[in-house]
Amino acid sequence: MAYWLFKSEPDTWSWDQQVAKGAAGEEWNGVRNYQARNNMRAMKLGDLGFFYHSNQGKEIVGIVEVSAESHPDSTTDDPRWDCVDIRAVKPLARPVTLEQAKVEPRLAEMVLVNNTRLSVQPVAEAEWKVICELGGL
DNA sequence: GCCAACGTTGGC
DNA sequence: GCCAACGTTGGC
Repeated sequence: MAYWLFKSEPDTWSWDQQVAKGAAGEEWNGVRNYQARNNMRAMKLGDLGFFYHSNQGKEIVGIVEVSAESHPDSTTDDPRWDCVDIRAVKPLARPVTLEQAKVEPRLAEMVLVNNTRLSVQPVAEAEWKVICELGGL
């Protein structure tokens, strides 16, 4: 079991929209970055991830689950780009902000804090537990 | 709205 | 294969 973090601008694709897709989930498409794509290719069915709102909110708002492993991105014919499907699992009781993550010593190595531009990131198990704790789960 | 960080593209 | 130019992301 691995842990991940998916970043999205709420104006483009929000947590509420993700929740509305229900158990079927939705393609996490539109990623045009090799590192992010490689992370998605490494994902297994049932892996969990955080859903992060960039720009507006700048906070982790919920937990998602990989509902389909890597497959071609339906929004392009370019064979380079693959994506996974994810479905909403549950919201955090309290969203965890980027600011909180930055001041938490146990999250000092987190990709979210150190490489803000990567849109699909791996999350270490220890980091996962800290965020869940801060999020009131 | 600005700008820093980063990734990609394309000329040489 | 290097590197400058450019585009995009995302925090502030």
